[in-house]
Amino acid sequence: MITYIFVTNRLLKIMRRDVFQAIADPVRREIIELLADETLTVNTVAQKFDVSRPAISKHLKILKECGIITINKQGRERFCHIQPKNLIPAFLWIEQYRNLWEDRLDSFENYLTKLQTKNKKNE
Amino acid sequence: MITYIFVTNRLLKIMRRDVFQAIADPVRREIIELLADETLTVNTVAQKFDVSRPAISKHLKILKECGIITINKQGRERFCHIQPKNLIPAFLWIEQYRNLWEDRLDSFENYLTKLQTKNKKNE
DNA sequence: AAATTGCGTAACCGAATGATTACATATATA
DNA sequence: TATATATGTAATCATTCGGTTACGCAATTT
Repeated sequence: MITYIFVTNRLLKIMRRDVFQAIADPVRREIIELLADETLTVNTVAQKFDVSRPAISKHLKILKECGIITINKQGRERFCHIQPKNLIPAFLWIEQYRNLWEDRLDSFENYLTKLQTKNKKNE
Repeated sequence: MITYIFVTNRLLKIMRRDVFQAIADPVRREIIELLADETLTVNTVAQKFDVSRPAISKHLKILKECGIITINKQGRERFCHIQPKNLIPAFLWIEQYRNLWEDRLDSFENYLTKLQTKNKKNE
């Protein structure tokens, strides 16, 4: 959803939906997965799900609004293209904790190794 | 996400929260950021936000339910620890598109390089 | 020209979400 | 023991979400 506000005589466009919200829904994640492989029309996407076409239309609108896909008109069909670079912000946010979980896994492995060494000594 | 399961002839509604939902909310993301740096009590977390303590309590409960934090009782205080490895599924999901966006960025760079070369030839 | 197709959107609905206030309970302190 | 503190939770509320059906419109087919 896009909102417009006035700030000191200027019309500002506010993106209330972000990529985190976009990928929160499992249907939208599946749509992203589909479009990562190939460009599809709105109907083709809709046919791959149990929900109605308007429901898919809404999901596509949300994905479009936060830049994850673009929709190109061609005749009466709309082709949905993925714009993978707009997943980068979400990726970077999670990635900042990568060292954290890798450290913890390391220390867990160390713990296991020590445990095994200890057990061997006791044999 | 809602799941239904049958347990002894009874249809049970299961609210399975996943990590994507957990990080969809900006307050919860901020909480994660705080706890990545240090372990904090529930009250200490709440004091860093404008919303009420019960609201933070709920957010913490959600984070706990999907394994991103653990809460340890110590006296009358509860200490919240981050469990960063439970962010890995979300990380992996996004990361599978990494080559996709890197390819696109590459081809964009190539395009720019070619453009520059072309321009140089024309000089 | 008439019918079909592809798609967006409005109107509506039930459930989920995120917030609040009020209260309960366990622990620490005076 | 009485009070203060840390926290969880129930009740409630407005808003958002994800779905549906019904409809409209432009483009293609017949």
